[in-house]
Amino acid sequence: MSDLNESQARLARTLDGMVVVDAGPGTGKTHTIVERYLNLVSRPDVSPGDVLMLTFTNNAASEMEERIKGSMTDRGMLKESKLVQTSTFDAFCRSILMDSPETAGSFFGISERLTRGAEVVSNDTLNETWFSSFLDDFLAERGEDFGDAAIVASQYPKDILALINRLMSKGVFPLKRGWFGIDPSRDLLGDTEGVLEDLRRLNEPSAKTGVSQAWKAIHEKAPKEGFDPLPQSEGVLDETDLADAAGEDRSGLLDLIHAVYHEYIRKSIASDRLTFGLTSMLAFSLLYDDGRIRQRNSFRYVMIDEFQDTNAIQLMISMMVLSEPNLCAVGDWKQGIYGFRFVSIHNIVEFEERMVSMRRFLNEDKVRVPFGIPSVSRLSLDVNYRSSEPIVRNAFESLFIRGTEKEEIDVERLEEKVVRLKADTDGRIGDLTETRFVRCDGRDREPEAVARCVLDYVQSDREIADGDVRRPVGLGDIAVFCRTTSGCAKVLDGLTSAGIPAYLEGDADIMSTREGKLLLAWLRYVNNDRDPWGFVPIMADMGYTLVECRAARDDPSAVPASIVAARRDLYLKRRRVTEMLTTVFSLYGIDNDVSQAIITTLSTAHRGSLLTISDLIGMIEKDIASGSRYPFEGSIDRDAVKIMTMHKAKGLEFPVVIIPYMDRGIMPLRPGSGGAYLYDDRIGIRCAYSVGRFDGYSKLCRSWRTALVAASGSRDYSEERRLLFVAASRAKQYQTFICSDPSPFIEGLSGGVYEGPPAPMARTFDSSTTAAARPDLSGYRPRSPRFAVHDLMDLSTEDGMGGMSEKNHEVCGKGPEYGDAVHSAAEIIFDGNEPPEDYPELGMVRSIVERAHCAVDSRAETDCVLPIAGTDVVLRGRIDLLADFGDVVEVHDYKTDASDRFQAEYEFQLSVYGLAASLHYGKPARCFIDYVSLGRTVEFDPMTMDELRDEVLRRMNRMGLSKD
DNA sequence: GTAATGGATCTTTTT
DNA sequence: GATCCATTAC
Repeated sequence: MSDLNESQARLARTLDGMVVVDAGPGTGKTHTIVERYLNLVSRPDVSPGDVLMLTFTNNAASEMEERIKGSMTDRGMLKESKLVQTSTFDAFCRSILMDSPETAGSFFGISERLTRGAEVVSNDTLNETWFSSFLDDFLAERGEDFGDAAIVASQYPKDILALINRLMSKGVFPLKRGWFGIDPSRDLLGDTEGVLEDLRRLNEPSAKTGVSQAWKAIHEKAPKEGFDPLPQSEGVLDETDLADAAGEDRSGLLDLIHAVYHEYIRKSIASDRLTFGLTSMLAFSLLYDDGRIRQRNSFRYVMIDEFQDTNAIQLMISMMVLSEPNLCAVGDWKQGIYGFRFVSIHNIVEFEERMVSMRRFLNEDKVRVPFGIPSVSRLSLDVNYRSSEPIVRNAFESLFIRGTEKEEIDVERLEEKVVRLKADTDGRIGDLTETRFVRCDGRDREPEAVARCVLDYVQSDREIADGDVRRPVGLGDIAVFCRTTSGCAKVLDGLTSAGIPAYLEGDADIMSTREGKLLLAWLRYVNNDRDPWGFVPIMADMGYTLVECRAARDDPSAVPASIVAARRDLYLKRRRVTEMLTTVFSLYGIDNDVSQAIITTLSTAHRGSLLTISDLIGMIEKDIASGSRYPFEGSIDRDAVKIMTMHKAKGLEFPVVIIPYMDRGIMPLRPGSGGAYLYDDRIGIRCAYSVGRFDGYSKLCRSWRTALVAASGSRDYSEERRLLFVAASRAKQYQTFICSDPSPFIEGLSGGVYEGPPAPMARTFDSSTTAAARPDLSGYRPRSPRFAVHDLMDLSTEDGMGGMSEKNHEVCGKGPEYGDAVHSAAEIIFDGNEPPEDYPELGMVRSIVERAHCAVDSRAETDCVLPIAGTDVVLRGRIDLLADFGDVVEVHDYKTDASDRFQAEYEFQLSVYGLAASLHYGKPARCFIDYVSLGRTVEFDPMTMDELRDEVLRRMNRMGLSKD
């Protein structure tokens, strides 16, 4: 084909041998690969059956397949096009495994057999649950063999599973005896010599104080759990202690991991239960073990797309299915952003070395890779057709930016690796390009700044070069990328409340929504019609009063008939899960992105593992508790702003890109704590905890050895730079970076020069694009407006500061944070524990709590709801302390105010609590305002319901909350 | 100038 | 619970 540029043509022509291609963003990679494929199968001796194309995503695989088949059909190769083989790595592994499942365990010395009916469970929550109960069983039976390691492991099942998954993708497997892998002892133990050197460096005493960082790391920064017994020395650590830490005997830990890992594989095979990790591990072992399987899955040519995202196993699988040394690996190390999944860009940057060592490893005892590694051709695509020249230049800048002030970057070495791109948009873009740096005041205002930028783009006279046509910017041209998913959610919020149509692409915490919680309640109710955690939330959501809910709780026959009838209908559908779930939502007329995502997620999980309703309940509960995120499909082709994480943005392009939250701690992101088990190439597997033995007792502690080793490493920001590179290379024409607290990244790009956010503008968008028409929720609509008591309180001060605009924080003498701290300390005291910090107020709190504990029943931090009689208003609030003394119930609220100037407001607040408590317990209430900072308690008579109603209505009017 | 201290802030996710 | 950075201390 003649429409290829020089570098593309070179790739399309280079058909034989080992080829690694550096394909930067926007260089026409897919197009070129398709051409290369066509050239390959046009050879008389090559059929599509000889060529395997591997990709990562289903989308990429099907796109590739369509384009190849389309081109072949155009060239009259219709018949051959049926033989085209494009596949994802996962699907390919699954096909190998399902070809001979019954022998999958033999490599591991496992006699149980996998069957063709085995299912891949992809839901993380389910996998963690399954693993936890497996681990419990395992430790109950064999835990004693492993001593302390088992004690720690029992506390951190999730972390063990994560470790096993990492070992799998590294290609480190447990054989019946010993480990399998390219260099298992190095992979498991790390570079102990190197670690020791790092420790010695860390142990250099400071010139002034004579104290070393190593000594401080364990003597000064004692964690909450405390360290196991520390070595005693002053200022610096002894050499023997360093050696002790670096070369710690980890055989017990490794024995345990080995046994758990091996038994996990056995149990999974026996249960016909697979995960993505198990699938690729078992496929590898089949290919490794059985020449006939290699024979059946043999290709003369293999092409791999997105090669920077491959792991060791995937590369070795590719080598074993090759019958000739014809591997074409296309990728871009600059876009390798999946390090946290234990994918390393080493496959692409050290391709030759890896091929040679892997071949040697695979051929150790017999020939599995039937060819030598010829010299490798390194090609690169060098023209970017996507973006304007300034945007390309800016993107490459990001590879050289420091992550912190002090980080040193080896520019020369980096420069050697980087293939610079020429930008060529054929004059279409011309000067229709611009990169802006916006700084606003406060992180909370960044979503607003995004909204203003969007409006600015849409209403300015900037134009989009759409082919040869120029047109104004539309909402659908704009994408927003955030480093974190929580950032995405905030931006969505900000755009939506500014009236700008926007949707989120990517994962969301769908189970924590109203939809998820309603479904949970219904499932509980269907599962057990006497479960108050089922029907009570359902009733509460429908607006039934606390009194009605309580009546039903005490006597389930008081559940309203319409709800009982709905349950009966659902119960009949309990074996058809998808239908049942759909029916629940249809009760509310809910049919939106969230409900769809929930149905898809639960139906898939149900199909994969035959869950009962109570399993589903448990799963939703866990998901809510842990904030699990699931894929969530917004309607893709709406004319709306797209919001996604930077990771999700890879491979996409947009005319206009906005990147907010370029703030310190976020971009680049600060690392968090690593879990109970640390694992990387340098330090190997290490456990952050150990059982410390002291005089006469032992307890679970942080391990000083592991803490020390971890402290000796240095943070590498390369992957964050690559992520910035990915984000910054998506824009075709316009790009805006936004920050409030500029990070070194945006400082490096902008040179420290910022403009303010664009001026606010108004514009309304056609509402048909914002949301579907609201369905009628008749009968199930929440029937009352609900307010927090605080919404109706006025705690503004005389001088006009702090008031309504500040969202009604209780203004207290020592600030709202102090008040919060005292409240949480009070709750801890109530539970019979010691708060971490003491406050002068706590003495008074203690005596109040002590008295409350003498009551028949007492509660702290209790939510309450009060329907206001004669209106449809429901007030809610939280009672600090509630004590039932039999004939009377007491309501307390702690105030850290420096004066009693808000007495009237508090009397209103406590009246609500008092009436709610009085209704709930069916007895009179006494109300106490405990001014704990002033050291006195004020009791007053709560208002009657009639007085309160008038007061509420008056306040609602004043604050413009009356209904309309 | 440098060194100790305190405060703020916190994950990404193809199959 | 780790990490960086600004502030304070000298």
